[in-house]
Amino acid sequence: MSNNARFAEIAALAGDPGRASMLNGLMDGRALTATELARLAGITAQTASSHLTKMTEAGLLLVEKQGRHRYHRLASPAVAQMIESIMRIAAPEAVVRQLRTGPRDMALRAGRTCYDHLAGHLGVSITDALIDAGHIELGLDAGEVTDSGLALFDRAGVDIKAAAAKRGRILCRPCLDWSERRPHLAGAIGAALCAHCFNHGWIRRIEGTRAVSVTPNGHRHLRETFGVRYS
Amino acid sequence: MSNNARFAEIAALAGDPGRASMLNGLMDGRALTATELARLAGITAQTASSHLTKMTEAGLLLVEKQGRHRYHRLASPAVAQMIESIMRIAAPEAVVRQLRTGPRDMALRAGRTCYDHLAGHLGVSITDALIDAGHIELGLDAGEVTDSGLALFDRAGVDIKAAAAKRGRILCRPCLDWSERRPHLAGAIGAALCAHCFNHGWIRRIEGTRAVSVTPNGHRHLRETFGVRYS
DNA sequence: TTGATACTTCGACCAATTCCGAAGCATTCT
DNA sequence: AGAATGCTTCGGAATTGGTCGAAGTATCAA
Repeated sequence: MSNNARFAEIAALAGDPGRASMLNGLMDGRALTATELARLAGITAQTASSHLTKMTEAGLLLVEKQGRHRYHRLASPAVAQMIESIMRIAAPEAVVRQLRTGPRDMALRAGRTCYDHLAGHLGVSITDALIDAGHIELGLDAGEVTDSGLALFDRAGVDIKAAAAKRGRILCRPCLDWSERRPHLAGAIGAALCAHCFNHGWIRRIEGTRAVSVTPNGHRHLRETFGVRYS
Repeated sequence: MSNNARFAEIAALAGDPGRASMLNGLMDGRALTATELARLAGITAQTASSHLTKMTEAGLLLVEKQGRHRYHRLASPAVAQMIESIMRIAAPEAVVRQLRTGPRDMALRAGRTCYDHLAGHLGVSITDALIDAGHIELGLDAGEVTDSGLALFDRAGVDIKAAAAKRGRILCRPCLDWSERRPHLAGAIGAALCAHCFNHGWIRRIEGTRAVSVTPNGHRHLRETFGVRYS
């Protein structure tokens, strides 16, 4: 198969409404069963099975058998980045027609996980607060954690040692938010921060979606520790 | 239209072999006429016209009328990044079946432009040389130009001032190469370096493709100035 | 063993989409 | 003006591909 045909094949897989729903449902990095994904996409189990087989064979998904369940998840962070990059192109229109967005969409805009880090209004707010306080610097191409940021993360107990392994300098990745149209903190640092928030009960996943809500406790800590003015 | 439907629509547009050919043909950032794109995709002008209309309406392409020609180009760097991210998922299979790759594919693997910067064996070789000499540092998430790199680019006449505007530090973006499976230099610095190579006749575009070849003059300068061992 | 759940395979139907020939419009060349 | 080029629109044929009912396999629970 030619290179171009492979390209079209991959894009076409993401180009079906049902499969698109499933892929987006897997964007939080969790592994879901075929039935869960079918319900999520609003299709029957047979149809979902067919879709999942195709996506798995094409290398978009990995499947793990566990008893009578089959857990599906994105095959790699690269797949998540592909989905995010498509979302970024697809979003502008949605922003213009914001009137039509339902409550579920609103929750996603307020806060969500983007595979392994935080996005939406929440993600951008945290990022803004870190920038304003001089804890990180973020350009279009890349970003960096400053010495004060390093101290802050250390004090707060966010484990960014793994990301620091390379050299002295801690670099991080900006990710353009499709709902806010502004960059938020991604990469290893973003992932560590997101994990920290979940582990300490600062944020909680809203049942069945990848939207997250901030707990009262989280509100307080985010404000006190990171200076987030989360409106 | 729901957010998910928009997502599927965009992905489906990229998921047709003809349209995929066109998008890849536009990946060098140039603007091509409808007829050129039709020939490139191996379809008739009518069919191409229909495809181009759809992609333009969806915001993937911009069209500029000039006399009786209509020049089409990618609507934004974000679109180029989307295409690149899909390519990254689509590539592994091609690597395995490398036996089947024709001469055109080989040229692309040797060196090509990735929208505005250099990729392929050429792009990776330059990046490796810069890293080895300590001119840049590149992590998975982000990279940075060192002081010695700053001096080198200045001495060589590569204009990276624009990218330096923000703050003192020069950050750069790594881009995972789909053919080499290793990162190469992208972002503003990568674009500036690529432009420099074209402007000085170090590299030349291979007619009708986005593959590039290194001129004898370019070979010498890349070796002497940047220490590239381009095999 | 019996029944229930999770998932897949098969087959047929239906809708969407691609495709090109023919014709039409706009611009440029002679 | 007349002819040629670049591109678009129209209409109908052919194919692809999603969908679900029905039936089949595998696992688990009593």
